[in-house]
Amino acid sequence: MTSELIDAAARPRWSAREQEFLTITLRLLQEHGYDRLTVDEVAAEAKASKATLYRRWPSKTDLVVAAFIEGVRIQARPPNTGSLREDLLAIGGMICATAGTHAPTVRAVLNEISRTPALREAMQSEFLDERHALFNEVLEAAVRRGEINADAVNPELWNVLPGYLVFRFLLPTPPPDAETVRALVDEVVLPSLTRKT
Amino acid sequence: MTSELIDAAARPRWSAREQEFLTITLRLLQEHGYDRLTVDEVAAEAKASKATLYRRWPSKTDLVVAAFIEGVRIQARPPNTGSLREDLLAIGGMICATAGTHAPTVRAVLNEISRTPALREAMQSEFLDERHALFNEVLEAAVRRGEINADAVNPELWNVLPGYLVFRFLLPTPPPDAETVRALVDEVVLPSLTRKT
Amino acid sequence: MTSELIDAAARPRWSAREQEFLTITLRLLQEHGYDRLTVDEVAAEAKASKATLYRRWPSKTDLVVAAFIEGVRIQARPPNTGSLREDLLAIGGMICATAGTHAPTVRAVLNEISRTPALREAMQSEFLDERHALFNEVLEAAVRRGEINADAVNPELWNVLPGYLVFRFLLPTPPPDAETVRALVDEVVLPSLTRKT
Amino acid sequence: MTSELIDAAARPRWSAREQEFLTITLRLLQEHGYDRLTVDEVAAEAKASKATLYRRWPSKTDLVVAAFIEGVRIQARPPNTGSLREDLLAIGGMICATAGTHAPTVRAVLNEISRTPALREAMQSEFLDERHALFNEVLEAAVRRGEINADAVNPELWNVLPGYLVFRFLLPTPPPDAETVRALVDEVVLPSLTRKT
DNA sequence: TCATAAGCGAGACGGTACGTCGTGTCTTACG
DNA sequence: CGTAAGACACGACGTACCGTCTCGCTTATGA
Repeated sequence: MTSELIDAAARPRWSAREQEFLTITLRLLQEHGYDRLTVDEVAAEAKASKATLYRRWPSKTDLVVAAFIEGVRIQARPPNTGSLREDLLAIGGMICATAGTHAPTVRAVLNEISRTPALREAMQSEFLDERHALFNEVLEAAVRRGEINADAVNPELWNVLPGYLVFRFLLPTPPPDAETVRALVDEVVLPSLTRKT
Repeated sequence: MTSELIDAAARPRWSAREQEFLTITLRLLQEHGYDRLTVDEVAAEAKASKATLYRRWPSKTDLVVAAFIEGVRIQARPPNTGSLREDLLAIGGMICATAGTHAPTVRAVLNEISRTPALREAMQSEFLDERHALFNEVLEAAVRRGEINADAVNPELWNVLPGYLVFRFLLPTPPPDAETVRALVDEVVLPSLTRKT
Repeated sequence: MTSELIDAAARPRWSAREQEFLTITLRLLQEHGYDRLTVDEVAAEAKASKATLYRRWPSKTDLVVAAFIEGVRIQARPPNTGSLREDLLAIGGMICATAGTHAPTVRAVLNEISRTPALREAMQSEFLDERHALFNEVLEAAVRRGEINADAVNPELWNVLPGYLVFRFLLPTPPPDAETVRALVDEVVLPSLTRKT
Repeated sequence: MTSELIDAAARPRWSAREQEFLTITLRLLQEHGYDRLTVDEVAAEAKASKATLYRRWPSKTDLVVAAFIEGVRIQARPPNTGSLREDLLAIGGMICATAGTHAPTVRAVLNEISRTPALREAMQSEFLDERHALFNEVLEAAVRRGEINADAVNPELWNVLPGYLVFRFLLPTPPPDAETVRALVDEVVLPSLTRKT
């Protein structure tokens, strides 16, 4: 599974020109949000034709989703600090670092996701599965180290940590910070994982 | 605080006609999603003029947000079952019941929220604050009953339960069900609230 | 026929308040033209309700036509200078004096006239007939004085003088002036009326 | 001058597609009048987008004026029958033939003309100047043939014939017919042109 | 002197057209 | 042959205006 991740990350999914399109898309997305982003603007900034963009991504939505997935792909590395608490804090910090800039993108992608099942699957396979695998690694390592009990890990709840953090980023309230992450790890996630079943 | 909530809920924020607009908007939103919803369609279904809608809500976005806020307002009642666990399960069930139908709306509203601060504030004061108050009541009652310790409640993390559930509804994965709620309450929230500090 | 004219002019067709509406309408018409004139603006300037206007004139067009007819009514007096040439020059001067300010109104009224037959009849009976009568008087007086021959007057062509002048006012070319009127009378109308048949 | 006219007429001012737009506009204009004509309808009949129309003519008014100018352009050919009387009768007949169908258009165009100077100039250069040139040719030919005296032609009054006829078409009275034209030529225009100065 | 009605201001309303803008398709010309 | 440039059909947005309507307030009359 690890090798797949590496492969997936290493494989040149997009050419340099395509990367440029996605980068511009991502930037404009963060600046204007989904609705205010226009394909014409992306094309103009890239000095490309709209047809060139549509040849690769059949709709604005596809373009945006691809840009999002590309934008968050890089961070998907297991921290492997040797301690569950440190691993969780590292993951939380990583999420905070990226979700802050990508919040408009995430909002847009979530909004578009309700439309086409294809997009749902793309999101599932290209983003969530990777995250799930990353988390599994961290938790399995903790089990191997004896820090937690294997049956304390509920597969339905693996994403409480990232889920809550992302939720917080989507809200209009002040975004979570390092202290939020610490509290979440120490007062929620670890108590849950180390509870007596 | 309870009286404020009741007042806020009882106060006729919108006239009957306006309520009708919001109801139609909400229904069409659930049916088509944000982008496929057209103001013309809302007007036609309400046998109203577009100008009438735009007089109240200066843009499609404002209309949708108002519809959302109105649509979720009703559920904001503390369950008060006498047991913290039951209260939390009730709240979780409530969220599952409403978030399922409102998921497209929530996605749309979140997406639009990144645009204008005014919208942010509306979301904050008209939606989140009410939820916070509701949660506070439940937790304070539990403290009074001695079920939990007052300092186990971290004010930054009060919304882990609703936050995670909503997050799950936004995802393309299968939505949370009663078992998810139970697991979340028993294996995450309660261990956190009853942990030894 | 003369008495009818006098009666028509003397009869208080409109109350003082209604006159005020018509005056404002006429002014705004000259300022903005027909399309840019809004009933709301007339109502606002008159500090009246739109309903009050619509109670009297069932449509914007009726209001405008009434204003126009009222605006040009006053000038409909035979000059009676004792000389055909002087009479014609007087009429021409009169037309120049009024058509200049009323050009936008005339344009508007003509445009609207193609729509409803009712308006056509109003224009015919309330405006053209009066002008025709005025002209007849002048020409008959000239016949009586022996200046022209009765059969030189073609009833189809009685309005060449006003017609050409009005036409000129409708055009974007510089409007006719006193010299134009003189040339028209001396070089066209009089040669026609005094030609050998 | 003749060559200029021919050039102007031959020059493809509008593409075939644009001509189609103008033709449809002209037809709908004659059917419904200016106000009842909608840009949407023109676009629908032409299976075109509104944006396509607005790209060429920035407003409904511009579209209508262009359609009018195009619609009357074709007829601007000197008759050249060899006799002044026949030439005038031919021109008069031409005007009657076209002004009848174009009356609503002319009314609309005149009405809109009072708005923007640009429109005024377009009307002047693209329509009136051509007519003036045509008339000059006819009259100069008559002078060359010795039918009339050069100084009997007042340049201010060149358009009495078309002006009066158009005026008559604008009125709600029955439109001029062949007999009207004959009377106008024989009893007004020719007496004026052949008078002793 | 008070009440009941008629008229008016203010302005919301349904409807409809305008003019703008964005998406996704398509054509043209260039390298 | 792929691409930049951009025209195009479609359709929604948000605005403006017309003509209708309702709501209060005022005024003018009847008890």
